[in-house]
Amino acid sequence: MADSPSLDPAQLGAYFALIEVTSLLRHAVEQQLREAGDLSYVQFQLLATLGDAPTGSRRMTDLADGVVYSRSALTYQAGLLEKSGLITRAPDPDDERGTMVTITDAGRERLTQVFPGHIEIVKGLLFEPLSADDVQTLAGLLTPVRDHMRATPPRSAAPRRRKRT
Amino acid sequence: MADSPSLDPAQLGAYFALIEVTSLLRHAVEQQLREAGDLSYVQFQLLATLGDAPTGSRRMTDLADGVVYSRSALTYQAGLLEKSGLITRAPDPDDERGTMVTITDAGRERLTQVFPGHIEIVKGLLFEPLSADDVQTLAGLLTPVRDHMRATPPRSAAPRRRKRT
DNA sequence: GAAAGATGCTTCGAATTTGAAGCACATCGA
DNA sequence: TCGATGTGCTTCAAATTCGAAGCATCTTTC
Repeated sequence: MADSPSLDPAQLGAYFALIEVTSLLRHAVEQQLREAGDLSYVQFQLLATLGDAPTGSRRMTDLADGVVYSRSALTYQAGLLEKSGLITRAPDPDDERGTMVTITDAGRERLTQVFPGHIEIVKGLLFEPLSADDVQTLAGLLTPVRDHMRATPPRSAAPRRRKRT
Repeated sequence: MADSPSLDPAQLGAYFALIEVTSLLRHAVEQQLREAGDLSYVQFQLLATLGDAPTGSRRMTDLADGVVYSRSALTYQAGLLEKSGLITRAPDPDDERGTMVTITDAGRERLTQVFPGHIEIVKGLLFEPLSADDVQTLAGLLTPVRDHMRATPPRSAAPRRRKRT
């Protein structure tokens, strides 16, 4: 039977605060990135992900998964970034189907150009009201959640839907 | 001035986890809402916000701010929701410029229709790895951040582009 | 080793989002 | 009261997003 599930007040508060905080933070960051380096948030995420990779390269799919993005949107953005000279695309030697995306020097430059302001925003908005301990705690809480979400059937597991009889 | 700011590892971890958790959660919820009630996340947020209001009504701008949305996008979505009969729009008696948006019975019905599944997802993904205490802690950390962000120069410090002299 | 099925990416069309510009009403100051 | 400016919402064109369909390349399976 439908046992009408619910969230207790603390859960509701946490959930709403989470959504709201992220939305507000994202808007602020988006604006900063646009002004400081003419980048959208997604573009920044892509560059940052690439810059973080040891080789500076990733496959398209890995990028999309990392950023939680549709593949077609990624193709579009990769096209823009390539046209801007911030990344390059080349077929993956190991798998001719795949495309290896690599950040260019210009891409890294853009990152360093935008980073200080970015961090400024994150610090000023997100971390301002939090102590060092708070931050530790927050990370300690969210990391397991992240891992849990990553482990749980991503989004290809909706086939268990059965029609009601 | 340029003190080359940076984030310590814990801050970085918290920041990334926050972004990632929210993205993943949002994707999952989005899918559920679409299946259960043919609603986008934004539409759900709008309905939920209205349903939460004592009178079931809000002004457009308040809605946009609550959901962190551009006004034009809100106009578009309100148009869709109105056409679906989930809300109504009427001029604000107190301020003829303003538009009062009100949730309809059908809108409330739709909410109750999607709510159980929504909560199910949030519980299963977000709260599964968290104890009751954890949730309390999380809410206790995020709420001040939310308030801080709301207090800090809103999202558009330049609501109306004013000519520089 | 070839057909059948997966997988990785792009292309395509439709829906959505956005900022700028526009319109209507409100408010302020002389 | 009038004119100048501010505010609330909508309209508009352009950019971005997504899912479905299409291609090319692997991987099974017999």
